[in-house]
Amino acid sequence: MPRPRTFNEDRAVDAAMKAFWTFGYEGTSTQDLCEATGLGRSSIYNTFSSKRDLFDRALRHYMDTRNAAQLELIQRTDLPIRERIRELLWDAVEPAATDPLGCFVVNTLVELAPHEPEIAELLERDNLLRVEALTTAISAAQAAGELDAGHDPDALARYVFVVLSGLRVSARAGATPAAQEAVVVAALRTL
Amino acid sequence: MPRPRTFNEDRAVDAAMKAFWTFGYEGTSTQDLCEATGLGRSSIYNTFSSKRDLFDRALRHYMDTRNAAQLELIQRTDLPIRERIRELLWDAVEPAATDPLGCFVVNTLVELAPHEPEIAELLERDNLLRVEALTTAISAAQAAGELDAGHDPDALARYVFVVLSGLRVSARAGATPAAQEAVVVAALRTL
DNA sequence: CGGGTTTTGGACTGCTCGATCCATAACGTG
DNA sequence: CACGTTATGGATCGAGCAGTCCAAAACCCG
Repeated sequence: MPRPRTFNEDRAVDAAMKAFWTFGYEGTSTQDLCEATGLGRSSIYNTFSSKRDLFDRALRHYMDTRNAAQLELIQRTDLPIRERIRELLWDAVEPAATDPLGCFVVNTLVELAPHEPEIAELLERDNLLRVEALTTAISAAQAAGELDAGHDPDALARYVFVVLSGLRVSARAGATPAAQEAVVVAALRTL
Repeated sequence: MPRPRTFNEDRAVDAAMKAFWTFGYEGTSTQDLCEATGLGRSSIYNTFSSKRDLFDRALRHYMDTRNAAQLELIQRTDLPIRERIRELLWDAVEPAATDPLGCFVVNTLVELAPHEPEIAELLERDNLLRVEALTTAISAAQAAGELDAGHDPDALARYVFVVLSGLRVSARAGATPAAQEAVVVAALRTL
């Protein structure tokens, strides 16, 4: 019997995510969020309890989609390990045209992680998930003779994600795809 | 005959730099700047025309010290090229104890570069300076047989700075020195 | 030691922030 | 079709923002 919502909550979170991704947490006002989502203030505060809560939802939405896709890619045993890592790094070379520059997680790490332990922990846990998966994948590849077994798989996995973070900082600074690709090629040579 | 200043302008800029470095541009209020520098509002606005102007001074101060030191290190022909690059990456492993986490330039790149062309250009020019110096140094090392000559020196130089950016994102997220070191070791293997 | 100049502290301004409130609109159900 | 319930839009709130202003203090020089 109540009046139903006229908007899709998931779409609103997605729109808010792109606003936060583009302008950062402090750089996005509630007014910006209204415009990005197309909602009125009341609808936003009725659905999400605060700007911070909406930010958390947006961040989790990012992790649930992008980072989850990375995890799947890492575990695709049908592809050679080098190819999986190349594809992992590749979306810093050719990012989706509809996405803001860079990486929402990297931005948030830089802006909020040092001052907000909860955020730092959330991102750390999420990062560890992918690092461990890649460590496992690298170990398996070493055992299979696909990679040189002389190096610590965990260090290699962390190295790959450090390079990815660096590429995403460069992307934020407007690096060209050609420059990014050259870096990916150099980075892959380590493996 | 006028009343002289009771504070040191350079010290004020340095204190402001650490505040901006720690909390970002949007995250640092003028009140924060007063507390960080120990100055009153009037002194700040009398000396620097605006928050933004003080930020620019702080950013240039960072570049004039840290980045200039990097440039010198890159050009130290008395050291083997690998050693120079190792030291370059090393201050993401053992940063100065009095410095905030991460890197002021990386933070600013992430927060402001996409929306402020002036900042983006300033940082791009500064970055290019060091990339070109490293490219030259790598070229020379290849000619001297110190490095494998089969790879593009410019791509290698960009690769090194991408790794450095990535390490500084990790530092911001609280990575341990041990983890950072392992990544540096892996990264150096590419050369 | 007094006059001219600048610095300094603190009150103050207008504005925007995140968040709340309320009257009205819109819906499903009985 | 009317009632109960929730969604919506817009006015509104106090707080904090960047920046200004002014009276008083501090200094150097003659």
